[in-house]
Amino acid sequence: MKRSPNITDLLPKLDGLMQLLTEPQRSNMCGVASVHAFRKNELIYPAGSHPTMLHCLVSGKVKICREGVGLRTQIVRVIRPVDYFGYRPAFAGEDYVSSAIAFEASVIVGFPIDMIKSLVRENASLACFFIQRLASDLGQADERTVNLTQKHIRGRLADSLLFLKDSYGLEEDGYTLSIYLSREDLASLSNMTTSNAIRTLSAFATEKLVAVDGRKIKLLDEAKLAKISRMG
Amino acid sequence: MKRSPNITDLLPKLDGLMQLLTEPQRSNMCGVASVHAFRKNELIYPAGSHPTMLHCLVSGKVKICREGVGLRTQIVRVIRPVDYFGYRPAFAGEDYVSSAIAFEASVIVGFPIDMIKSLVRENASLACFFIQRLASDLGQADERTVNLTQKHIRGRLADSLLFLKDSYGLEEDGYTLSIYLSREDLASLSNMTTSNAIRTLSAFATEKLVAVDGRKIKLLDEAKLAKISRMG
DNA sequence: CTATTTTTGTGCCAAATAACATAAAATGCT
DNA sequence: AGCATTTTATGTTATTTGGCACAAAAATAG
Repeated sequence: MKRSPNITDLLPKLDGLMQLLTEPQRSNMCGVASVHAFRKNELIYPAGSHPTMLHCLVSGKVKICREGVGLRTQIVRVIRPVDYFGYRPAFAGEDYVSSAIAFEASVIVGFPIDMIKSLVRENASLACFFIQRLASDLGQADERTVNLTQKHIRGRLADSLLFLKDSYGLEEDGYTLSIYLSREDLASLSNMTTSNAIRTLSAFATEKLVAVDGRKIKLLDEAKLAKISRMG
Repeated sequence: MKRSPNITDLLPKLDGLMQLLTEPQRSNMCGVASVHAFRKNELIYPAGSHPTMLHCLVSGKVKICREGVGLRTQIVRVIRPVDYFGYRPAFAGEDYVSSAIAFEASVIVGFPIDMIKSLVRENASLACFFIQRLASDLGQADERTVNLTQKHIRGRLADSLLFLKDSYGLEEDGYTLSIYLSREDLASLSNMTTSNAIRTLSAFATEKLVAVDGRKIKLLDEAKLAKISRMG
């Protein structure tokens, strides 16, 4: 993690939040914001640590991982630019229960969480900003629970592929997922063993639902994937 | 669902929220609040409907159910007095994705959600009230996902029993869960079939971890249940 | 109080999935 | 380039869990 020099060039990206502040609040925030660059697979914060920052992903891709029984980790959320993350435990009065790890090289702006918390206490618009995000995330989390617990392997993998498309989009060709995941990551997103992720992805390829080239995955038949996802 | 006459006797219960309002806001709220009594198993709101109320459970017990693949329903949250519920989708700009059903006879105070939303926009303390709850619920939801997906049947059932104790407490004897669930509800809380809930609960009884008398469940060895839950 | 429905309990079998073993391929490192 | 490590691939087996059938018990309705 290296400190990147200047925040002023990143300001436009932070507009969504900055616009909600008064002018003095805004300049205050800029003064204390820090910019960090993370390399691929670098740990942004570990589970168990105390939250000190509100993070804003300016560029790159990040995964939020929770580890369950016997070191088996699960990807519970993925972050794309320009998403804010790492604030939930602070608002709930907890320490981090999940870790944040960069999928790929990423730039993150950090704001001291205590300052954010006091701003929220006096700025209802800012508070609404977080309410809206927490409310959506909670809905997604519940849906994810049902998906992971009730669907069979094929349904879960199809679901993950479509989820990745929604989250990170496709490349210019209109087919290739913009994120290149290891089979292991795909497995922890879909709650299955790596073997089964590999096997099932191969099966999808055989059925011409996807085309696989290393970590590059083309979605050839989204409609059918959606159907598989729906049927479990 | 019948309309109960007066809200004034319930006011002390609503203090947690009312204290955050200014005097005019408070009297305004009281004017538009409505009180409803629900019988056992009565539907409070159905999935798919549009949220119109912030609900506050004053007495009784409520389950929030989401139905997944093939009508299989899952209990995603349980509500105890004095909890607020039913507001998440309104803040996320969605319709209800889950239903609320009374476990047992319950009294609920309803506030028009649009009024709550506009209050939240101008009252940062009230906003923080919801932020705090959403943040905790989101943490619980993530933990639940890991529990349900990574633990084996025994672990999940043990988990549910301890969760029910945390949520609704024990009776005066210090052992009996204060909530009497059908085996089917126990199953949808633990994400397993009813047969397996019955089987596994019997196994726990044989092992003297619990004592079962109809729907009455005594927790005889919480430490061991916690261990089973941890190990998966 | 009896008939009907729902809930609970148990056994057996089949399906889904994890675990393990091993090899090939790809990647990173010096 | 060559070696070590990680990732991907595939087959085999064992475990876990769901599905189904049916009986007993309990709750509910008439």
